[in-house]
Amino acid sequence: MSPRPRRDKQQSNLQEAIKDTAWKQIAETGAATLSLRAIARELGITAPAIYNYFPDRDALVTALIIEAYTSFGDSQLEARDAIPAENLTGRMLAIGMAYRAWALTHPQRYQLIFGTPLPGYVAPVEQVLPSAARSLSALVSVVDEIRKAGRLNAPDFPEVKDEYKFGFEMWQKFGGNYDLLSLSVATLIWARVHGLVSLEISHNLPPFGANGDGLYLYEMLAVEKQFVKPS
Amino acid sequence: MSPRPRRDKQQSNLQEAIKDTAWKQIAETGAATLSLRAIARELGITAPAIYNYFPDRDALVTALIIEAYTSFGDSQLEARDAIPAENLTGRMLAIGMAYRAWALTHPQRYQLIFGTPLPGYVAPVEQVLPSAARSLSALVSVVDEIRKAGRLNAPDFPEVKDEYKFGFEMWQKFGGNYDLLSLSVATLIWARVHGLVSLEISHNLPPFGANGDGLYLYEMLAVEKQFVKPS
DNA sequence: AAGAATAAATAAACACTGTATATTTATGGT
DNA sequence: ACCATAAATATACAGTGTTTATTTATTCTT
Repeated sequence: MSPRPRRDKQQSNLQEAIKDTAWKQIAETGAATLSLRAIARELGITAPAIYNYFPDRDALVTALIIEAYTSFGDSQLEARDAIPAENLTGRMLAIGMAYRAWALTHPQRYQLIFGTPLPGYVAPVEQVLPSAARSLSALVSVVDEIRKAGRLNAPDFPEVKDEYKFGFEMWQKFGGNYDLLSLSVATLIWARVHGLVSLEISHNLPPFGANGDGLYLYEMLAVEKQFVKPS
Repeated sequence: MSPRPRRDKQQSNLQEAIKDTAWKQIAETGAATLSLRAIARELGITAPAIYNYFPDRDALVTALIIEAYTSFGDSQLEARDAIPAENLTGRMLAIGMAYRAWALTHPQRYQLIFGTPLPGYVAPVEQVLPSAARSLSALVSVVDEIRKAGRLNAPDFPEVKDEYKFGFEMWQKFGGNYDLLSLSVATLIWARVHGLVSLEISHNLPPFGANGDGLYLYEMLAVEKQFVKPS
């Protein structure tokens, strides 16, 4: 009648091994060809054994997405903190550059997060939101510092409709509880960065765009010019 | 020894029927669940019969992408031509609005074009380029008119590196042979529009972004402010 | 008109996939 | 030592894209 306590995770860390193998295969052949059976094969176990650690394939993918978001967020926060806190535009630029650098270094992870590389999979927002909000918080925090310094230039920025306030508060909860305007402006900046990077990664930029460095830097400086008043 | 001429296409247009059924299923359950066997089932034929019309599944997908690009391009060109040719900023705004409208009306088609919703599929650029270039040509043409009117404001815009000139010429060939600077600026504008729209479609916009109209219009006006000198 | 040539469909099979069920193995608590 | 249980396996099912061989149907030539 007494249940057997589960085996010490330190010894048999199959859960981690499964994720590691998944990452390895994603890096090799892309997220689209991820296969539970292939993972099991490489680990020398049978496919159904994986179901002891993840209820189904989507759950594994969700775990991978959260890992990717965490790695991405780390990169964003490190980029911010490498620049002195007083240098607000410097921090913003560093975050933007780190964004593209991380995406180009881990294109499969980027597509796993922001694309839909897996048939029928949709990320469960309530599970992913914390790590997603954290990864955006680097940019939001800097925008908010700019705002608090009285240097945020976003006249007539569209307000959040009342019916979306609830969702906003949930986002705020995990994203550092920043000001609503700062959050909105950061979202728009994020969209601009994401637009260029996602097109570059999916090879949908016209050929001259392959000169991604120049175009990207130009865009970053345009963002700064638009949203930050000179000190 | 004499070959039998293939059956009159007007009678047995299975090729079109296959594509139509594919679109129907994409609209119903998304591009990710597209299945040759499901298409065949619905058409009352066997799956291998499809191979008489498309060498493999990827070829069918490529044909669908070209169709989607054509529909998208039509929408872009119609939006432009609905505004008097003298009203350059009006045309630019109309194209931008039509962009989002088409994407929200056909989210699956948009993801089929710009996302990677199918395992392992990569679009063959040489086949897709003509229709892709045509769909961008609406915006490029207006940017070029703005440039010719002396109203294009893009100082220090990054130049195309020599090693990409070849690819650029190929793009130019199908895209209307427009000026290099106009093409480059249009690309950047396209990336901004795509950034917002793709995040909105994939539900990756933070909740306040659900007020997509306001945010999108704000972005369009910012684009105009940045790149077009007042007349 | 008869027969040969060939296009287009089918039938069957292969190698995959995710997943459910039943069964076996191994471990730890009483 | 026994037994409850966790964790693995074996097996099976339904689905996928694709290949091969075979049949059916159509058209051109004689």
